[in-house]
Amino acid sequence: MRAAVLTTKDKILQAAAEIAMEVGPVHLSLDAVARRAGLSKGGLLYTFPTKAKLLEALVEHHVAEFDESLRMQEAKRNHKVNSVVQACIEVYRAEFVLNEPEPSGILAAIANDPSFIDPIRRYNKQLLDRMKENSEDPTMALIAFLTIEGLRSLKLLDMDTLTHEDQITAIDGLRQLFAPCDPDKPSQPATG
Amino acid sequence: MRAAVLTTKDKILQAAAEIAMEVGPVHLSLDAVARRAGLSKGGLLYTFPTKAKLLEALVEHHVAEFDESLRMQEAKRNHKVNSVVQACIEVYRAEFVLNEPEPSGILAAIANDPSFIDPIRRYNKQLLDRMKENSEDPTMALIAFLTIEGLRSLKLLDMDTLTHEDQITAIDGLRQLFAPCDPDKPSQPATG
DNA sequence: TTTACTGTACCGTCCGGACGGTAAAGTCAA
DNA sequence: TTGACTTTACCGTCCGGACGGTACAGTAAA
Repeated sequence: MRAAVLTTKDKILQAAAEIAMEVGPVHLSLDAVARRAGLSKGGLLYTFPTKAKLLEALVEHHVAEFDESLRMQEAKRNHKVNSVVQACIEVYRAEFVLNEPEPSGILAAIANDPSFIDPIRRYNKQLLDRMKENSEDPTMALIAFLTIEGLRSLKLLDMDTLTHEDQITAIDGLRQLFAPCDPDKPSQPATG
Repeated sequence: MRAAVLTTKDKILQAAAEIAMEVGPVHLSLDAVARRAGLSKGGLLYTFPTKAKLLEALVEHHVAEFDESLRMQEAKRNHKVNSVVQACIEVYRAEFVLNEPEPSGILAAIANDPSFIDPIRRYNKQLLDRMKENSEDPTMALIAFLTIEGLRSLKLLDMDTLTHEDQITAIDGLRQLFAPCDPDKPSQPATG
């Protein structure tokens, strides 16, 4: 059952996310999802008995993927100071560099029912707490969290506000602010 | 109160935004909007001939309000270095302090049709350009922009990730990073 | 008389979901 | 090895309800 290829569930999730981004979460219909995922509506309903279950899975999938990436990055950094912030930056960077085709999906969930965002709410709260605990400067940890949140939201809403270069600049800027051995106060970072 | 009497348009826009936030953009129906705005569906359709026009107005309203606040803040700062970033910070701070009841609305628009976000896309691009031009350090301008975007997105998605204190900390942190460092210029008083 | 609605009735379409199949794969006793 | 049965993974159809939008007659104020 655990095939190396894309499972039916994954195909459905991906199809749903794509359609939601293309036509807007409001027009995300089970018919369309089934069609794009390459099965019938009956088959779709077999896999996800209700639309709500599908959307729930979309959110869970999103959180789980992020968490996995984050933990991998954190493992490289053995709980050193700022390691959580650094890991977050690298996760975003990796997503960005690989140009991972991971369209919203969660927007569709929220659009259908705002309470679907609760797992993300909980996850982010924990994440932020860990960042603050693990950081030398809680204020800067907060700003790092928000900066990444900003980047993620632009992606979520499919905004091309930042050019490719801008994104690299932002990520590298963050990286430098939270570089492994930087005891200096980064209030006036003179780059170059 | 800018006007004791809220115009019908404003009432409708507000009602739509509220409903969208409560039950999710997918379940934003004209019937419900009319009911909450205190008029009939016929009356609603008289004011906004289609749902699309309503959603468009929602986005326009949002951008226009932000732009007005931003220009007011900028006017206080006469094009000095970092004044655009500072103005943005203050606009967000004012919204936050006043606890302005301005629920998403734009999320509903995007959920119905992703292209409704285009005006915001354009606006934000211009804003970022102005920030960069006006800043000493374009990288830090970028980070400031993203931080504010992060704050705004958390509000947009109705996420309570940051406590009230966290938000104050973040805003003050930003303020400090972009404080007028010119000794000739007196710093802004904290309370208004 | 115009503006700005109210209120009712209705239409066509779309969509979620229920339901009844069904074909293939696996299980297992004889 | 075979036949009987179960499970898995779907297919295709149908229905009730919601929703956007139309049409139109009425009304109260300016």
